[in-house]
Amino acid sequence: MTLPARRIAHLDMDAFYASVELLRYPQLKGLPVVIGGGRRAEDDLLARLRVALPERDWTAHDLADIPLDFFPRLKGYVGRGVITTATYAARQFGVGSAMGLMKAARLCPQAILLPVDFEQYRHYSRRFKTIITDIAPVMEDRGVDEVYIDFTNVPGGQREGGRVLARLIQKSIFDDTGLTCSVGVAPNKLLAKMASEFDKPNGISIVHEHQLTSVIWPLACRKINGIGPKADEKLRGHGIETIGQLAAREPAWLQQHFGEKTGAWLFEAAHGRDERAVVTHSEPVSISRETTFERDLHAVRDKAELGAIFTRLCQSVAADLQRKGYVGRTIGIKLRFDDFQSVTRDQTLEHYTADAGLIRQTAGQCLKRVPLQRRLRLLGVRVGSLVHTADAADASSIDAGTVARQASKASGGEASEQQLF
DNA sequence: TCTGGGGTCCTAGGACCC
DNA sequence: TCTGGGGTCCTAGGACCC
Repeated sequence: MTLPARRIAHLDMDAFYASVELLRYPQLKGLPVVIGGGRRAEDDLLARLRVALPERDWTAHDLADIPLDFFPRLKGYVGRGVITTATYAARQFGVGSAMGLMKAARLCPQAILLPVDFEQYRHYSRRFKTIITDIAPVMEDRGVDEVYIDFTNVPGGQREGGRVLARLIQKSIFDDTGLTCSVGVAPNKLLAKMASEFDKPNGISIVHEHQLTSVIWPLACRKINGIGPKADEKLRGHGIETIGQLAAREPAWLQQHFGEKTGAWLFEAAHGRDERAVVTHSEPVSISRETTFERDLHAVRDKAELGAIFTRLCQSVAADLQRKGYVGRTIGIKLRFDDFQSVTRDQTLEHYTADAGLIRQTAGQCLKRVPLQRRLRLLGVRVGSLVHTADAADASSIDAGTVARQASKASGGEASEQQLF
C-alpha cells in the first residue's frame, strides 16, 4: 500500500480588508482606496458625515449610499498612521502595506482613506474559513486572511494536482461572500505559499516536485517564507540572489555562515523540502497590548498621561486574558524611544495571573529597570507563559490571597503611578 | 516623510543544579 | 581546590510574519 502524495494548499484572500470594505461601499470600486490610520481616520470620516448628513447615526458604519465626495482623501493627511491594506487601484501608485500614510498621501493624494474595522474583517474571516473546513477539514489558521489546507485525503484533492478542489473552494467562497482569493497547491507548505503568489488576484497555481528547478530556482531568495530583509541582505553579500544559487551552496558552508539550524533550513528550503504538517489547533504563547502615542511622551514631563496609558494597557491585557480563558506568569513591557530603539523587560511570577492590578504592579517593576532619558513613542504590556485558566486553577499555581493582596496594593492608581514616572 | 499592532521563534548568556 | 559537562529556567534582543 502506498501513501497518497501530499497535496498542500495555501489560500490567501485578495486585498482582504479593502475587498470587505468594497462590499459595503460598492461606489468605491475601481478607485484607489487605502485602509488604515487608526482612530484618527475613523474620526475624520464620521466628522465629515455628521456635518454633511446630520440626520443619520454615523457610528453605524453603513455608508453604501454615500456620495463619493464625502469620503476623506489622503491628501493633507498628518499623523503617524500606516496603511494596513490598499486596493489594487491604489497599489498602481506604489502605495502598499505598512507604508506611512503621509508618504502614501504624496504618492496618491486622491486615494480614499477608510478606517480599519476589525470586527467586519473577523466576521468575513470566520465565514470563509467555515466554507473551507466544510469542504476540506484539515485547515491551519495563519491569521485573518490566510490558511493552509491539506488536500491529501480530501476526495478529489489529487485531481489535476489539486486544481479541481482549489477551484471548488474558490467558487464557494466567492458565491457566499463575494470575495476572491488566490490559491497555490504543492507538495508542502513552503512551495504552496510561494505558489499562491504566482497568479494574483483570483488565481490558482499548481506546483509539482519536478518543477523545482524550472519554476522555483529562478525566484529571489526573499520569496521563501522566513527569509526577510536581513537574511536576504546577508545572502546578497555572498553573491546569492536566487533560490537556485542558494541551493548550489554546500550545507556545511551555509551552516558556517548562518548557524547550524538556519543553515540546514536554508539548504532544505532551497531544495523545496518541507515536512511541516498542517496544524489545525494551536495554543497562544503570549497576549499583549501596545500603543504608539500621538506625540512622543517624556517619562517625567508627561508622567500622568503615561501612567494612565500604562494602566489602561494592563487592563486591556487582563481583559483579553480573562475573555479568552488564560492566565500567565511572565509579565513584560516593551518601550520604543523617539529614535525607534526598542527595549523589553520581563519578570516571571511564582503564580499565574490574569489580574489587572498584579499585572500593573509587576509591569511597573519592569519599567523601573529601564533608563528613561529619551522620549517614548510606544509602550506595550505583555503576558506570557500562558496556560488555560482551568489548568492553573489548583492551589499550587494560583494563590488567590497573593493576587488579592498585590492587586489592592497596585490598584491604588495614582500612588503607584507617582513612583513609576 | 519616518516606520502600527499582534504575534512566533531563535539565540545567547548567566544562574543554578547534578 | 579546581575542573568538566549537561540540563533547565530566566531574561533581552532581534528577525520575521500577518
